Amino acid sequence: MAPTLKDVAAHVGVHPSTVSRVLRGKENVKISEKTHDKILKAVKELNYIPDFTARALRMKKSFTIGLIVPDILNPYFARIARRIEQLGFNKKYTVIVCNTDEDHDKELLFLNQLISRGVDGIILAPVQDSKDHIVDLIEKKIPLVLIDRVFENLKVNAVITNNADSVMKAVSHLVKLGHKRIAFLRGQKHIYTIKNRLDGYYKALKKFNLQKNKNYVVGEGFEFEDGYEATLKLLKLPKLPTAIVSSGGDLVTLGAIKAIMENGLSIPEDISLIAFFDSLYSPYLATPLTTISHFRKRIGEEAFNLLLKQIESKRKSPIKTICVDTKFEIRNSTAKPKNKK
Amino acid sequence: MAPTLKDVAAHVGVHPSTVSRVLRGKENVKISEKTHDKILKAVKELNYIPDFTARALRMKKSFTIGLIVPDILNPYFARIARRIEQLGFNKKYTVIVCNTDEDHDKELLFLNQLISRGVDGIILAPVQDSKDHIVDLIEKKIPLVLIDRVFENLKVNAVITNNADSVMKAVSHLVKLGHKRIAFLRGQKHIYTIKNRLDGYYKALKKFNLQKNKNYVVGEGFEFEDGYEATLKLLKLPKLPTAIVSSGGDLVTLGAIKAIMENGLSIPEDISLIAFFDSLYSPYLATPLTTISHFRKRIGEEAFNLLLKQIESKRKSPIKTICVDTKFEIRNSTAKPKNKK
DNA sequence: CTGTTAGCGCATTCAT
DNA sequence: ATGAATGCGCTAACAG
Repeated sequence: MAPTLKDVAAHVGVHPSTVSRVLRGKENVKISEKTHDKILKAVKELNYIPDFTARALRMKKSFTIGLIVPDILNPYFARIARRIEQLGFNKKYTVIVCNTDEDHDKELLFLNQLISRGVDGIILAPVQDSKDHIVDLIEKKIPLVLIDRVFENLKVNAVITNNADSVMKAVSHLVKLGHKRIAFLRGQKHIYTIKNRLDGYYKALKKFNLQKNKNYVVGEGFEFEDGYEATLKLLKLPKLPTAIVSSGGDLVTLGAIKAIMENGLSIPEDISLIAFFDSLYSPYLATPLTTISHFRKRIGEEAFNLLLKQIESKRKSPIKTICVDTKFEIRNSTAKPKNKK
Repeated sequence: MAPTLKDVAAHVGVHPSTVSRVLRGKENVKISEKTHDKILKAVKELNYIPDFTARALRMKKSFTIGLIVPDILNPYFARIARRIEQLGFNKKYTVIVCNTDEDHDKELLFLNQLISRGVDGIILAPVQDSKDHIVDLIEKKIPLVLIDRVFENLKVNAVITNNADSVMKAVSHLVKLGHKRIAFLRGQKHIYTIKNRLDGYYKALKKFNLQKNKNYVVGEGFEFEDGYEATLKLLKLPKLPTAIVSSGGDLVTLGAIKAIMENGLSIPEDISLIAFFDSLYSPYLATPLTTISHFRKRIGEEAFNLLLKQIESKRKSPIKTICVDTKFEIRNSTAKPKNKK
């Protein structure tokens, strides 16, 4: 059996609470250097490791935070998660990462699991099928920060992105190149980010006086296959778009590229492509991608700090929504449209 | 405050232990249907969530496993981790993922942290600076599975890859194409996988009667920059290699590609490239890569099952090393060498 | 400066 | 079929 405080105490001939005090250091209590040293020596000898579980039970504080994201394989969330773990590590917090696969039931399960484990706070990129459980969470006063996605009419700490503006910038770039038929490759419809990106798209169409075409808005998910299928649909249209804005992230975009290549079309000669894309690979793709990307480390930092402030402040700190800009990088996947009649 | 067993019991007018029994179900104890139903109803009403921390303390079982990898941003480990989490979820285990950044001290810290948290088992891709702490772990009888990297003369459960053979296959492919000057882009020297890959490289040279050239073996790490710098070195050589085998994984390989492109060379016209590469992007790169890739899900599964068997078997199960093959996929980054004198 | 006591929430043994 | 009692390992309030 692993040695306990009691074992250490017995070994030194002192009371367990004394050992506890020495080990925790703090407390405005002086302890004779002699026993102090003896205890530390015994700890080394017995190779004592404190039991976090017992400590968490007693203190009602687990030094654990939960991070719930759709999928850690997505480079966007991966980088954010990594940063949060890093910062957590520095502050002695362990992070438990949960993947929902955009499944609302899983989100619920994970949430309960995390609460059951007594996490000190939760960072959540919610599946947005409903928000009741989030309201519950707030009522339970569990420190919470949403990332990427928020709900209207729900006051909660959050770190988000200026999605609409980002798309405006992208479309604007395409329009300047001369594009008029610009398609929008969507991710899952009801997700906050996607809604906002679509809004940005519509606003841009309006601003530049372009015709709205229902068939130019496609896509229903965040997976490779979703991007592939949706783009195929686009490519079967009688009037092909001359440009695509891919808003579903890395995987969707790769799917789109596959579909385009398989149809014997080239980027950007036949079709321009701008994508929300976060992996490092964009410069090395067949056609280096013009991208909208996130400052993912920054997002992770803001989220973690926001959460930590809530956890550590006795009274509730004011609710904040932090918006992190995107980065627009022009590479080779965008060009003037072909001059065909 | 969150309701406890006691609260539920009081609400029903019954003893806490009875509630506990009902909630856990098992036990060869019958409970009258009436109280049973009353209790379940109260649980719903009070929205009782059991306290895992308390349970873990009492049962000395946390339903948690630790996964320590160098870096979850590496697609190789990301996919493995994801699979382990998935399987864990099915079996009610929570997974705590830790990233060492190939830092031995961090590995030690994480290991202690996990033990302190009372994990039921650990899956570890060790930084291989020493193995003492691993021996400790085994002595503590904490269920353990190594992945990717093992130590000589250390009996421990592990899931590894046939690294040497994979490289043999790769070099063999290059030789058949006519290459004679084949360089080896290494990752960190002292890592098991890398050693084995290098062995495979040397064996292949011998087999095909090619000259060993010390300058053709470069590279010291697993990061993008490592690959970039090392490849630059290669490209400064008076006699350029006509092919490179990149054994350091995705990032290193991207770094190599960048270096090659920046030097105005083309793949595969000027230089062929085979890489250990696990991300989905390989077909869409500027030159679709000929790759050696892993069955990552499979590796995750084997590791998890091996660990679970240890955790759940009362007596220690026999120690096993499982070797998972790699997949060799020929794409466009390998071709005949240029016919220059 | 250190010992005593109590209890976090739960599972479990022993009663009844 | 259920209640009572005990303690997992630790921290914290109170003594002295």
